[in-house]
Amino acid sequence: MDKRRRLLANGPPPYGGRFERTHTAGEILDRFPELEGSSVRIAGRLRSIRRQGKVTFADLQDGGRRIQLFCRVNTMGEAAYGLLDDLDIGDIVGVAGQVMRTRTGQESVEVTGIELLTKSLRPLPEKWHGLKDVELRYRQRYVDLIVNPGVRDVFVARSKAVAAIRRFLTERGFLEVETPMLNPIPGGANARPFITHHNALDMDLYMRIAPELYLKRLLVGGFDKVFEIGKNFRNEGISTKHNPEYTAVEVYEAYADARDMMRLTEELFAYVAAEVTGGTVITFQGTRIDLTPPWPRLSMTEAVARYTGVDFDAIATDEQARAAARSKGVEVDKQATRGKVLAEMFEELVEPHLIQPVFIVDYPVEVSPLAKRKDDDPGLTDRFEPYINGWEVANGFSELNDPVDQRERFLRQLEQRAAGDEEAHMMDEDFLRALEVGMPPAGGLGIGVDRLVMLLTDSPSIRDVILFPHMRPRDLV
RNA sequence: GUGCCCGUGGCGCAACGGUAGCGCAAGGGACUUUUAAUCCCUGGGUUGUGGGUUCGAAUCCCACCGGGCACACCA
Repeated sequence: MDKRRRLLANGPPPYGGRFERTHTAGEILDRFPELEGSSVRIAGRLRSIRRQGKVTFADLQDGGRRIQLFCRVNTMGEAAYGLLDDLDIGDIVGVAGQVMRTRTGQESVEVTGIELLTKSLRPLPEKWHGLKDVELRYRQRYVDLIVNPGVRDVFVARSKAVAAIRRFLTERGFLEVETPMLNPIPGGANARPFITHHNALDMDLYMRIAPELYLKRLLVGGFDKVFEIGKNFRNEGISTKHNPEYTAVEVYEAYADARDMMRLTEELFAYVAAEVTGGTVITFQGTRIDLTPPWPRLSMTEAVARYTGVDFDAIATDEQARAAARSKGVEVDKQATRGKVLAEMFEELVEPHLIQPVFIVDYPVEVSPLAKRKDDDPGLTDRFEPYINGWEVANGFSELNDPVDQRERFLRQLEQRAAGDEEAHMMDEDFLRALEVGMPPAGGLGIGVDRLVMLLTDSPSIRDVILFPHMRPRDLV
């Protein structure tokens, strides 16, 4: 702060304006042989300063790259060289100089002029251990991004992944749309919503938990291939795999079904992986995962049989199903139906084994209120979820377009709601009206973008791929 | 929500019942090819908050606040 006062007293304000750059640090480093000897103007943040009397070295960080500055009183003159005394690590400067190598061969810029563009009033964290405190890394992501190498790369990769998803779908003729995040009725998922209030209308609104029901209305309206990338909000616990607001992409295609959506899913994952990592085989926390299509398809019943030895084809009643669950140590509700028990046993006993990509198909109708029933088995739906690394990374199905069946499903959900299930769906009469107008048969798909990015960037926590993860507010010191 | 662990100068760490210390960063000085530059000197902490035990607490106990991990919840 004293320095700030001195700078304000003695010269131009330490918060400059436009600075004409000719190159970035990365460009100079990448094209060094070609640029050696030429004049450049660069800008960035000082990360270290090594003063040696009449010669000073400094490292300038720009766009995640670092280049050395070499300052000599002979080249700069006494007056300009003297300005270096007021510079601190963390300051943002603009530099003019010549690209050169030092005696030791270090790529550098020999400074002829330097200009303080922004004074840093707070010291940066320790220079070779960086910022380790996870809480501070998330709360002060701006500092984390400056001092911890690799953090920046994760978010560059995230941007590439989202761009790749958008390109993949757009090139296949899907139309990107935006639907409301403030919903009078939250739908499209089993989840507890955030509630907010609209003052002018004096009504409560819900933050959306999924865009599904709006996107299906667009199918009714004649948009055959649509997608939306955006945030969903779920009022639930926080964990290494859950953030209250997270990013999903949802895709709908008229006249397609679950099989088409599975092909789309595996191709999309492979495409995005290749765009971000350069290949379709990735390593997550030491485990090799091969995303190359096609991925195997496995029915939930087969999966449970394979990993638990319990054959649901031989189980006819809810009571038998509950007994089977108990025999494997899985607690289920006393009212749980056969389908619910199957899904519970799957989640508890099978999911952790599904490391390599696999599509689990044929979900019980009880846990899939928006999916079309299978023709040959009305107790099951034509639904799939791909699993990778034990995580559910997407969800899709042949969409239920029978308004009468859909109304029945909503009524079942309302019963569950009345029984205390706060995550059960609400009735959405306007959505039913849309189905009554007529929705073409369609396949739908939702992908958790954060989890996809975690896989592609080898990040063990969802908070590593979200710039500003949710934290309890805390008083600043 | 439950369990376990963590909280010491701006940052990274030590001291684990007996005077709170080290490194980086900061301030002053020397130094014309350093890159964890080096050398000399200086300042900075009522140890997350509040209570308790004790002659004495950063250290032991309780509560609260914040965080991490696991579980629960959850597509």
